[in-house]
Amino acid sequence: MPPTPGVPEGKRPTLADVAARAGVSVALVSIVMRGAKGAGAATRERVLEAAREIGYRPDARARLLRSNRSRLLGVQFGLQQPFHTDLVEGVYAAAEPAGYQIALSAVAPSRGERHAVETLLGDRCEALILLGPQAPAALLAELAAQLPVVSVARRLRPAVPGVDVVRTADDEGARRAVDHLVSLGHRDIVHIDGGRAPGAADRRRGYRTAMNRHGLADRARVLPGGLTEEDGAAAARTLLGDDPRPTAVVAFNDRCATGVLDAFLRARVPVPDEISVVGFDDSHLARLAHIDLTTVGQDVRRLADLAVGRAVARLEGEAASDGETSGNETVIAPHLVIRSTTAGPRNG
Amino acid sequence: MPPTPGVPEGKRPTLADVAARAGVSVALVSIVMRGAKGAGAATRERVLEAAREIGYRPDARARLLRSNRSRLLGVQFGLQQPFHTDLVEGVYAAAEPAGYQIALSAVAPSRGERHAVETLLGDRCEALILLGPQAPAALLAELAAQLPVVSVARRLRPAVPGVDVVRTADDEGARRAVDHLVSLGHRDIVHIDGGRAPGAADRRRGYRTAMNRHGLADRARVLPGGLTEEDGAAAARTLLGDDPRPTAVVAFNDRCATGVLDAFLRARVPVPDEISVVGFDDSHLARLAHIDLTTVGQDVRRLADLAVGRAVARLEGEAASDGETSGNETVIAPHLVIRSTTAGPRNG
DNA sequence: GAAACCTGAGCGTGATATGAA
DNA sequence: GTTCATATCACGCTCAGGTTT
Repeated sequence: MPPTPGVPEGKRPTLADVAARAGVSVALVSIVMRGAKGAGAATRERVLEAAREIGYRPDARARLLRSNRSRLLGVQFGLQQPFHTDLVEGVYAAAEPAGYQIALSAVAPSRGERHAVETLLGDRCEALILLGPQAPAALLAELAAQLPVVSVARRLRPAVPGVDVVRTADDEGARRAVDHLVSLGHRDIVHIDGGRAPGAADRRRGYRTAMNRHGLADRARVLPGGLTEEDGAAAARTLLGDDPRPTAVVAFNDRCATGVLDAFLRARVPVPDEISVVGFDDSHLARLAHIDLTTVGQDVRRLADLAVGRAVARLEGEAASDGETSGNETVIAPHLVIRSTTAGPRNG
Repeated sequence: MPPTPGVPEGKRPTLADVAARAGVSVALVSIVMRGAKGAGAATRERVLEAAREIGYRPDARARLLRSNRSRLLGVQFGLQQPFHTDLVEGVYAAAEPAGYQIALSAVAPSRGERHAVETLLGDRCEALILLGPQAPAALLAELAAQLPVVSVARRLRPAVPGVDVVRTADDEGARRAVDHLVSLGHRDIVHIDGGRAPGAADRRRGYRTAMNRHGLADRARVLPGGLTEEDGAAAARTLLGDDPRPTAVVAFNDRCATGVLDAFLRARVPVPDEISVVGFDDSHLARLAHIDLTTVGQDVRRLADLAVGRAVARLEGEAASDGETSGNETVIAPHLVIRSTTAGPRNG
């Protein structure tokens, strides 16, 4: 690597190097680099030029160390979950205009939530945004005692003090899915659930509520599923053996629904002609032209905005709304996205 | 939040707080926390206990600031690419045993590679691991002048000085796919390519080479594709209009192949009965029971290991092998994973 | 008085030098 | 000499306070 002129070998340039080159004090360079006021236009230009020449780049960590604010939001997410990666994108977009940086920490089979959170804490994040956390409430409470914590898409019952929750009304989402199917003429509607996944309990409940309301309580049926394609496909294969088959399926999420779709297609059971399928999330997957899944949309951008907003509000010293210090819950409405995997039943 | 006893309000505990509580010097606490030698067993225990009591946690940033080594590897990856998220998992697994931390920076539609890299540099990463970077060679060269850079899955021709490349032999992978199909009796084999995506050119070339070798040069046909399901589905729809149709497709990657599969299934063209499909990557997707895609496997774990290994080797001062200071290329062999989307042609 | 600049201190660590048992 | 412990400085930066026009 070619040594940069005027800079000690092997070290990246610092404020001091820029200062020396521009013939000003370190503090002044700091002012210029931050774009703060207190420097003349001419000097400012000279400093910026010097910085450019030697390839100066601010050290984010030193910066954070000095100012007691770090302006860092820690985000925990599942590497393999499209809904999470969609959310991460939204969080980036929401955080940067608000003047916050994002530290990402992934959860994967070989890397648990505990580990992910530890890393974020070590990085001096000011707040934690946890996407669909599975951690026990006690752990969340412990974390909340140290810094603001926002749980996205995971409801906490009972509420955990200090943990804000931002989520979609999962029960309402499931209800809308059922309402839609009933309005198309369906009566035999099955729910393939998400087991213990965040949101699964509410979606199950919403499904049952809606079936009851339509007088279909005795036809309600919940099949164990999960949040992957495999889970959906397995459940669908069970359905294929039924006689008569249900005419519609509400799946836990889009991945699960995709698995259902695929199992049906392979068995030559046309969707939606013989059976309708509804997903949940409106993730990237559902929107793909060749899947084109009717699904319950979560407003990802809004969830991300709210999550960042709650974290920032706590940080800027705003008391939780209602003067309540305990956990706050923000629930946003889902919306049904009708695509091509639903239609009226054959013998409607 | 309940104030921790013995710690200044609103601040997280520091070495000094632990020292005060344990009745020792700050330096000694530092020694204990690092597990370095130079502390008595009894004192060590006392310090650790004090630390536990007040909830002390080392400040990663201050730590990095002080030691001129940061032991941080910056990883740039595509949020929506399963192959990348698989790789990230491997990188985590490889880095931590080697004593390095990972800083993640995502690339998304709203967040370009430039931005992603800037963040990593600001975090004082010691080296950059770029997954499938699309950045121009000039930019990579510029980065490599500052710190070790490893490009994963993106070949650089001509080699860029200072940039190490770790990749799968894409051409060989495509050749193996074709060989497999030919051995099954196929002759009309189409390639749906990846356009300008990393690896696409080599896969195209490998496909053509193999077709030539089998004396099928005049049947070779490359359709423009891409790296998403939509791209694959679009290309597949083109094929559906052909008469006669090809009997086999080699897709650029698994996502693309999945799109192809889906388009065929929708058109009631049975796979593999009427047409065989081969993917590339052996990503999570391909392994799902209901997709069960024959594909060219990239050894993700090995790629990740090598990428981390190259970065670490550069950092630990090892000269590049062969005494060459310029970019080094490590190419690993792909392997064919035969699943259920390939079979002999009908009129074989 | 304001604008432009500088000095000095300190953020939480790690490393070295030095001293005491 | 070895083991344990401390004092002191430095890392790169920001900020409060001072000095000069």
